Amino acid sequence: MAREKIQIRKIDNATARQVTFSKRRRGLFKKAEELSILCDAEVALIVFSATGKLFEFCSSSMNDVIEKHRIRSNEGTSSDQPALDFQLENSDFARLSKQAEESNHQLRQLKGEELQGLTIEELHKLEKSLETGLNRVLERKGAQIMEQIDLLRRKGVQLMEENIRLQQRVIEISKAGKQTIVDTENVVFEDGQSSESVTTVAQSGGPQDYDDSSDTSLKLGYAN
Amino acid sequence: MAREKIQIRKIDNATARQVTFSKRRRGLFKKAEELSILCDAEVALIVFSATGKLFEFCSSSMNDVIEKHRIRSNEGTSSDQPALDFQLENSDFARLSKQAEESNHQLRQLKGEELQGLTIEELHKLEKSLETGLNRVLERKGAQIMEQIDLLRRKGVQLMEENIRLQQRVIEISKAGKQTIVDTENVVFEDGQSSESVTTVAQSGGPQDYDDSSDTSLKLGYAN
DNA sequence: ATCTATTAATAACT
DNA sequence: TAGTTATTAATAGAT
Repeated sequence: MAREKIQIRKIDNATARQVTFSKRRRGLFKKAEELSILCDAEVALIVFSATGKLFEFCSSSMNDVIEKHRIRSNEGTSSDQPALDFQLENSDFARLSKQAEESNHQLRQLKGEELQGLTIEELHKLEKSLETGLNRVLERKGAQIMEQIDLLRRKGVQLMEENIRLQQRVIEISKAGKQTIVDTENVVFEDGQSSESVTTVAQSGGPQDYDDSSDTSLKLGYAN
Repeated sequence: MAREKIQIRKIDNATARQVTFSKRRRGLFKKAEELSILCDAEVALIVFSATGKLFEFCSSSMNDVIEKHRIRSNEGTSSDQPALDFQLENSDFARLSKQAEESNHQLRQLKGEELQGLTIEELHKLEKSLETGLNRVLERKGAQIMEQIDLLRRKGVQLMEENIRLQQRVIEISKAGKQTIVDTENVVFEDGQSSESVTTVAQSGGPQDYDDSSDTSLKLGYAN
């Protein structure tokens, strides 16, 4: 419902994510309230932002609804729940442990391990998931590479311009300085540069960030 | 959002109210889930219909969120909340938690999410890992498919053999039984089978496991 | 349940 | 953080 359709997955950009959180949260709370009024329903909504901030709405009393929910959940379960806090802490650990194990299992399956016992259908799903992931990674890598190439191009242009300036200067100096070779040489030595590196000398307001171009080319070495 | 704008107050007509409840409830739950995914938020939603039916959604664990909410509500009320810090510093829990988080991060990266900030080299490694996984999954799927095909072939052979036996028997019976049609018919009726299903009748020591061949063909439907 | 005319929500932009 | 706007999504009423 916007300028562009978006995929429902975690928004990468933190700022955009925060903005969307604010907007959609408001929308969600509004709809929760509307449902409770229009349809005479009891609605409780609790939201914790990624930063841990709490937002809540309840058409009646939050405690009431939670209590009602608890009773309903335990219906059919065992008798009582004496050490509530203890149980919760305990179950936290157990759940986390279980979840971690499940994650690792999934991870290994995505790496092509522990596939025994999977049906063709399950293997097919795994395949699709891997293809999707691979495509996204390739997309991202492509973008990164284009970015790096663009950076290199722009640096190349800068260097060429700088070269032209330097060449002109060399010409000027050779023309005007046939009689003042000694002075020119002094200047060069003051800069602590040998004549071989003349093309990369950052003389007069040139770019200051040549260094990371080597880094860039290193990264590009992995692209294929 | 409809043919006509409505006022947000209890819908008089009970039927219309029920219909709207169903529709809007679905919408609300969808939006709750979207918010949790898009913005990495923890969302818990509990709805009791006017008739007392419970509907709930939680992006993580309902008990978790309710407990977190309870703690937050009491915050500032009673004494302290060292339990949280203690829990977090508790070595086992912390380590497990960290490890789980890392696993989930890797998992999301393998699914092509959270790729921002990765260098080309890192993306390349991810790509290779995905390719390896994909190849292994494909290999395994291929093996499974061949296995299923082989199974189907063998069942086909069994069925054909059975068919031949049955045909021979039919011929025998028709030949020898021209004078005893009544007897033959009696036999057929004893089996409770109509003549149309004669080719699939499991008569005399034939295979007993025809049923799962349909399952097999279903699974094969996913192969491509 | 399914179909649309219409309203509401919202993604990108400012 | 708060508007604006072009689009998409939700949905009220009808079938």
